[in-house]
Amino acid sequence: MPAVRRNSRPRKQRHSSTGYARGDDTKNRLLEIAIGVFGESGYDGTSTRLIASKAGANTAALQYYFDGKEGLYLACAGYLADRMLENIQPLIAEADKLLRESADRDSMIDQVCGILDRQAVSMFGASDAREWVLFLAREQIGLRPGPAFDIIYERLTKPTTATLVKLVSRILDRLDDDPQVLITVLAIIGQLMYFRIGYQTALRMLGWQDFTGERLDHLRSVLQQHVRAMLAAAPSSPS
Amino acid sequence: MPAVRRNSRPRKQRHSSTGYARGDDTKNRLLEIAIGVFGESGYDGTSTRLIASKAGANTAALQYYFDGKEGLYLACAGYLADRMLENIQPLIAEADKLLRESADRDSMIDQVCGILDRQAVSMFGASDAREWVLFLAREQIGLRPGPAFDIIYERLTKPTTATLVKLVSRILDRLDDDPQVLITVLAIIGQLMYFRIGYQTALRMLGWQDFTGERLDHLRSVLQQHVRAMLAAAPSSPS
DNA sequence: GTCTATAGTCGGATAGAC
DNA sequence: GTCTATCCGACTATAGAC
Repeated sequence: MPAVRRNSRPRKQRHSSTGYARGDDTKNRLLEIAIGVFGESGYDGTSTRLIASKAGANTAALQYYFDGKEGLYLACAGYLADRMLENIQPLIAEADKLLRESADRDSMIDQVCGILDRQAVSMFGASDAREWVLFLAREQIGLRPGPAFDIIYERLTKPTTATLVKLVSRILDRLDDDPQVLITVLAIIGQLMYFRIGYQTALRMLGWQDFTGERLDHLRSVLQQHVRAMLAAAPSSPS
Repeated sequence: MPAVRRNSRPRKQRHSSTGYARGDDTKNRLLEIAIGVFGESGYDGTSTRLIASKAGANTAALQYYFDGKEGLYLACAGYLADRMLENIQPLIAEADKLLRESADRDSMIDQVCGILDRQAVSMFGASDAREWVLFLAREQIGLRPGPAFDIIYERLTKPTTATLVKLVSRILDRLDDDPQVLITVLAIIGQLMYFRIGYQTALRMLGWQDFTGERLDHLRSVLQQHVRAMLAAAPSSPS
């Protein structure tokens, strides 16, 4: 602990005369900071004291707004799911349009690549999204589902993958619930996710410092090639 | 906690008259149980009390053998890395033989598939390996490397992937250190790893209860198709 | 080498002033 | 709504008997 850091809490006035929106302000700040800390250190590795101090609040506030650590964690899951869904909503809508119009195979393949690519960019590009994906990953990793997992699955994973599944089932000319289709979708997602989950491994193998600029572009292009290769597979065994 | 479980600690005699191997016995039991618990709950979520009691020992023993929780964790990483390396050693050796003999493209592709498939089987099949992979995943997920990560990377990841990289670089007819090659190797690994890391997500999407029997076979076959598709890609841009 | 008992620390939650 | 002060439980690590 180098510096003393007294009274340095982020200022948070901005209410003209009524106590306007002071509460929501701290509440959201708490939420966003909590996602970052939980993502970085996991549920057990995170202390409510740290979250509170980073947000310029105290642990009592956390209790007041979220009814404790567990409640805060669940609120984080919901907030994160909604925000991430908003982020890809445009692409989902576009894909659904293609599906309604019975577009050709190639545009559907392009669309799958587009969705993946958008995810890649926001995973490595945006400042927040880095820890957000870690939060997701940590929640999925558990052997048993847990309440936060359910929230994320229902509000984010299910709607997102549903569209991907429909696209891929058309592309491979198979039924929606064919395991081949589902496994392919999971593999496409996993291929990308691993670069975030195995972040250190990937960087060390590649001898890179981070995934930015040209290096990110390179990654994106290779992953796209893979997706196209996977989806080009001739539907040999109709199962 | 249903039953009382007094004096039920796993018996561990077996020393004829000298105090032969009593210590090593508890030490190894501690180690193996610790990997499971750490894998399941993560470092922070794990209490040394639980490990000790599961191993039929006490926290003092843990201090004695491993110099505390941190030491135990590092010992787990080393143990796990060595054991997993032993497990794939035969396939690595076989691959190196192919490389020395400058085998044809198809056999090298088969070999990559073989290595992946072996990993898939041991990840989902064997009793231990389930939590072992979680241990690996949790260690990789961190934003900063940590000492256990280094151990795993040097003793397991590096030797394993080195062979895969050589195979893939030959298959794609590129240099060893071409990012395209490395990214492809990581994607191949990631594709599989995600089914363990996103275990719950995968099961729920597929509507499965577990990955066993026919379902595992199906998964293996689809993943193999993907690898073949990825590697079949014509080396268009020689970069 | 193995155990029990305990010291010392930290984190989550609560009470109650403002 | 926001804060300080405090309680209490859980955890790691240690001391010392056997």
